[in-house]
Amino acid sequence: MRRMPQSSVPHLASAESVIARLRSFDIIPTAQRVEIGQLLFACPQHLSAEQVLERLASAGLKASKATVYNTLNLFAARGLVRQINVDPTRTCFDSNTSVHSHFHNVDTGELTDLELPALELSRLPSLPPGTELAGVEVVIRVKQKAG
Amino acid sequence: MRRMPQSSVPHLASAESVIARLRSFDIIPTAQRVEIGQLLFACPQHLSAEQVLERLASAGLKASKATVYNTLNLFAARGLVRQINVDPTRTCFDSNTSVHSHFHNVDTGELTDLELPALELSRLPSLPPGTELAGVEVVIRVKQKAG
DNA sequence: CTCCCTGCAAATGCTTTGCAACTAA
DNA sequence: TTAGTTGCAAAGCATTTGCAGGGAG
Repeated sequence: MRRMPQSSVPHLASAESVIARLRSFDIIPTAQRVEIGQLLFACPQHLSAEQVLERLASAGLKASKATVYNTLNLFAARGLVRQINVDPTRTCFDSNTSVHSHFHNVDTGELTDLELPALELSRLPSLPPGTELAGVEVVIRVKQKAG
Repeated sequence: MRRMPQSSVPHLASAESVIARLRSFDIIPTAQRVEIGQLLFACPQHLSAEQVLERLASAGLKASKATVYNTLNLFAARGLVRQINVDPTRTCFDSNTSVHSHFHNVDTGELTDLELPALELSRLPSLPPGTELAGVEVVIRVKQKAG
């Protein structure tokens, strides 16, 4: 008999795949980094540091708050995740690093992906002199329809 | 002999124009709100609360930190300014509420306007069911060209 | 009088930092 | 050994909140 993955226990990416990915980004694969990576890279998602901490706990893993912050910042600096600034009260990290946009529901706070690379990359304007492209961020904010 | 405006004393929008604008947005024009409005609406700009406080001081005006925050949040809620979340450590308020994008220089933190409404509004994808558009935010991040 | 605003100070909450203990090569 | 990491607790900081005092009608 087959079972669906239990929602209370987030499924994890394999340790081997995460270790390989960390190595390819020149990051020493410590136990905590691998665990956090297994969580993040299980599927495309946006998580705050607090959420990472919670999910580690429900997966039976553990890392200190400081290490979670250090790790997320390291991953972001190295390009394994993308930092998202939508909610001024907390930073989110997006494990989907492909060029894409987001729907941000300002009523619920929900953030969902919108794969639409064409929108951003076509018609890219000329950049200020002396600069080069570092990234494009598009956030389409929506609100609950009144009714 | 003519003089250029002194950069240490920011020029201000007229009190009358600000009062009229506040009234049209159903905001009671108190002394502090008018002063903050005179500062913000003098020209299109992006200011943090801290910067507003500083510039009020250099203009010889004054308002408490709490009032500056309250006022900026009120203006944003009523649509007189737009809130910008680019730097997770501080919220900025954009006195240019027209549909436009920004260049964000990740090296210097500089934020400059890019009037390019067509990029955002053409080809707008269909929104999640039950939601309506609240705003579109496009940030094109650049970095100092290496070399 | 009444409503609303102001401003000080305290509280809040996310994030960073200092530093000692630890771990792997 | 040695460089690099972890984790606790404390510090840092932008922002919000509680509340007393104050002003406009």
